[in-house]
Amino acid sequence: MSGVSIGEAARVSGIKVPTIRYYEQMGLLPEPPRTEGNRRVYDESRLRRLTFIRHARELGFDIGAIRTLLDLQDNPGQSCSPADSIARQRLQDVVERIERLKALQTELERMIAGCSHATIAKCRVIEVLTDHGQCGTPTH
Amino acid sequence: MSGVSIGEAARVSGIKVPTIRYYEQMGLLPEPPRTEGNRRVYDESRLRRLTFIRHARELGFDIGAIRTLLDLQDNPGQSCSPADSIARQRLQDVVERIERLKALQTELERMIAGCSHATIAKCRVIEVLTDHGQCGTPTH
DNA sequence: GCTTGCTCCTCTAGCGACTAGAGACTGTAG
DNA sequence: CTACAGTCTCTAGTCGCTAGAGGAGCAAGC
Repeated sequence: MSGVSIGEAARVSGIKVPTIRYYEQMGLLPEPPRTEGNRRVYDESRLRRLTFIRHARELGFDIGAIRTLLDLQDNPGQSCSPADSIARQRLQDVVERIERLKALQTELERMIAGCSHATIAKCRVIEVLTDHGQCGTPTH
Repeated sequence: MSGVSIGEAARVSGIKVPTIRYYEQMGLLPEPPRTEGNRRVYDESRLRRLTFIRHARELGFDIGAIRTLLDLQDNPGQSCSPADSIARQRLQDVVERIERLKALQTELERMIAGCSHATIAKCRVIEVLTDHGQCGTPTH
């Protein structure tokens, strides 16, 4: 019966030890068996599940979405359209975020470019924040 | 002596009432005077400060950064280089975030495009999450 | 004067996804 | 045998709010 400790699982999966315990608590990972000394033992399937979770987190899926995706994975006969729709929602969110961040980038660049590096009294950064009418995107 | 209620201040500044109280608690806003009935009264300078805070938050500056920016604003004789550097840091952060989100976008699009809308057993979304070797950016 | 209904007050607790730390135990290498 | 790394559980903290409880102030209508 092979199986590894939580520390080894952390190394393999790239998820920190306390975070693994946290995922267990959140119900993403079934409670693993323990050694006589009460230590968690992770088998291959658990390690795969951990890796799945890490990838999903890296793609920005939240715990709820991951729970659903894992449930789907556990029942492979079902239609994949829920998984598809979760991924699409996530994509839309990412696209929107990029849009917003690009607008911020533009505004920050304008702010910084206008700064003459003198005193605060003349600082463009402070000025723009004080009087937003001076900013490039008056929509917000 | 003109001055407005917290509700009016919220309307004018675009910051919600509890959030204004929260900012006061966090030390971004000096404690305003009160009416006999113990209600906060906001004058012009406080309203301007609130607007400053809102703009800064919209640009993604965190509370600590805003505290510094406000301190600088309160002492306009100083060099503006700390303000400049806060803004530059923020810009760098935004640029990095955009980069990461774009990579996510690409990967999510690939995932979704590959999905044949059949069952989970054949779902590309689940597959990619399970076996990350299939993903386009093997760097993470 | 009295009621209705809105705004305001303080205080505490919750969100999400961890992270940090305390204090105790286990397991292993020298 | 001792040192020390790893693990255990539990609680509390992070950030920037947000929600709710339970109470008080205040203006308008009757």
